[in-house]
Amino acid sequence: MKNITLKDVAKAANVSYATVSRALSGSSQIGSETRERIIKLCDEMGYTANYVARSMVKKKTDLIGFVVPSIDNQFMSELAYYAETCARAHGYNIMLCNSGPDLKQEKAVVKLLLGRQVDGILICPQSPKTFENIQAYTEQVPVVFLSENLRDHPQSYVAVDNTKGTYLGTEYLYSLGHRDILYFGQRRSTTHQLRADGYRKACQKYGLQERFFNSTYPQSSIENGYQMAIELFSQPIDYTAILASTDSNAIGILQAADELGIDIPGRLSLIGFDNIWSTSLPRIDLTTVEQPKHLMATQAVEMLWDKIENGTQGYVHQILTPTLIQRGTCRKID
Amino acid sequence: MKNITLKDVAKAANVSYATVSRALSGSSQIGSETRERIIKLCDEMGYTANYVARSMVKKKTDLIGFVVPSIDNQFMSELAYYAETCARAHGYNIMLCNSGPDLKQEKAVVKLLLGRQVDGILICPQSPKTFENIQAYTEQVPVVFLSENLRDHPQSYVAVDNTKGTYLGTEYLYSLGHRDILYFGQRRSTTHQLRADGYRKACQKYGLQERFFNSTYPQSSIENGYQMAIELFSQPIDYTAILASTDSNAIGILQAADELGIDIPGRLSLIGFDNIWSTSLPRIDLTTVEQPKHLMATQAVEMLWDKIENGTQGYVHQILTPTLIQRGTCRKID
DNA sequence: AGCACAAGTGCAAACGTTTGCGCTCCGTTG
DNA sequence: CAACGGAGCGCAAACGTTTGCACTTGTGCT
Repeated sequence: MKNITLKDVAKAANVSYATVSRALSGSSQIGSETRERIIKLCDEMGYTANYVARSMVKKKTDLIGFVVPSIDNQFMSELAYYAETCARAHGYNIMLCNSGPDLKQEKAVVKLLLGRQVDGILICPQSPKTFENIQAYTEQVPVVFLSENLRDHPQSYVAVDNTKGTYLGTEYLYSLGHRDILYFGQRRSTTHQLRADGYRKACQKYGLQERFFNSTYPQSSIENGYQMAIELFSQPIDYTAILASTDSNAIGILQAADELGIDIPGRLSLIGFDNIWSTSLPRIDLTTVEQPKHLMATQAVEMLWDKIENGTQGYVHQILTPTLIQRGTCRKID
Repeated sequence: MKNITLKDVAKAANVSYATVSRALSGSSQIGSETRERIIKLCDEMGYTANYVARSMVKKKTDLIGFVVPSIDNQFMSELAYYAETCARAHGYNIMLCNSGPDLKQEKAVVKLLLGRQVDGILICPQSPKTFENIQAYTEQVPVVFLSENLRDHPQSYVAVDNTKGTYLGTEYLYSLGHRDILYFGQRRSTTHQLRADGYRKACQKYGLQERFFNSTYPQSSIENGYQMAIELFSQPIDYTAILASTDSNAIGILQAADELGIDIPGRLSLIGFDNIWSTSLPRIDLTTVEQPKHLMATQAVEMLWDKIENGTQGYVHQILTPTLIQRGTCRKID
């Protein structure tokens, strides 16, 4: 039952345990026959190195903390999948923490991760305030932020080019013949401001009138989108397309439209943003702007990896290009 | 930059570092003024205990491994959310590992977790073979399996009562007046066998004719469900309802039916199983049987917790009760 | 006054590794 | 033959805690 340690193997092999350690770590100062003998023996005895002890002396845990508001969110669980896979390929393991809805807990889990001696932290901010919330810790360990553009903050992050995304969406609608496009979004967060910017830019470029409908809810969700859409549709519909700031909002709009008998895409075209998995479902089939989640996650861990392994100082803002995913909620107008 | 340790605090407080350790751990053998002085000092100096060192001497990491085929699966990410939250409430952290599609990797990550000295492992089996795949390790550390009924195996698990679930579904359809109900499922896995059993039982109880349509794909997915449904619908539809073995299958069926102009629920009623989040989406709105994911996850970590903390031997099979979620894909027949 | 006892604190070992340094061979060279 | 160098291995310190044990006080009792 007792775990076998280096010492046990060493005794069996009749060498010092330093030798065993070196043999396993591939040190060049060990004779090749000794090495093979030892490796074989380790195998037979079923020895597996104790990571805790190693971390102790190496002052490195090969652990990276992954902090998300909640892992059951589709967007984040996709990121988590790619991040974990990529991290493991680099020899790192992921410690998962849900930061929940409030800043207190977010701070608490980051502190906890520090106590765990993680080598780095990957974090999806729960709000624009996240940065200052955990700022005190970002000096103690490399941190990379995911999916939030903290433009003016001297911290590393990887995010999609939000402005470009909505620009693409608007442009696409324009190319289909739409001239009256409504932007449906949140007001508060940085991300949403950037997205609104893209819409604005495209409007200017193509000479369209800017039309905003802002949700009063701080967070976007299907439910919130639905509520706001009901309100929106109580007024005359004098536009032919809606550009929603998120897929959740878009799906909420879809629901409201169905309920009120407003045909999408017959009467109204609709575009979302994020390309969460649900958008590809039959019946939903939402045209949207894709955040390259695979790339985001892998770039983020590579970035973190670089900081950890090479002690790279400074920060980098990695902005990735979004792409338009054409599905069934947009229609050509003539 | 250098981390402050117990020693630093001890020096500042002018006591031995054993005293500091005891003061923080709440040992009763420390004078109350000394304790308060030390705690205050720790706060000021920003000391956080090094978990790695602690784990080393305590031979306990307060870490539990969470192994899933892939975390971006909706069902598993929900489980992960609840499990992490519950575990953290008990003072444990979660190490996340994707086991991918093949048994080799599953085995590899479990071994890796052992090297990390986790106190226990929570695992969603990727196939019925998982049990024997990692059997060698289940003696070295407490393991609890999630969502797979390994009936005859002497291992702890928590799962939903699959048989009861499909029974409920069939019964519900019967109560709506359906007399010709088709079961649409996979053949291979234990889970699916149990689900088929529930359907069979209900048919016997209510005197219905058993009608099976088995997918040739080993895994259920929307795509597979769709393919099989297309095949199914190429033959005459002489039934009024379909009981699908999973939500994924059901959504695939939905897609195929839409494409072929078969009205659901007008022409055909449809029930899924699992109640993954997507089923609640507008337009999908799938009637289904719910697996109590919150309960499953918390029960599983409590079970693991008990094994770890109290060294409880033996195994327990925890079977939870499913409930029917009535939504829009079923219709009353007269 | 002497003693026992309890409360509070310090000493040092232990946890399982990694790694700098030093030692022992053995073969090669001058 | 002496000196030298390198290959291969062992010794022991170090990482930052926890904890059993011993030690020092102060207090109350006989």
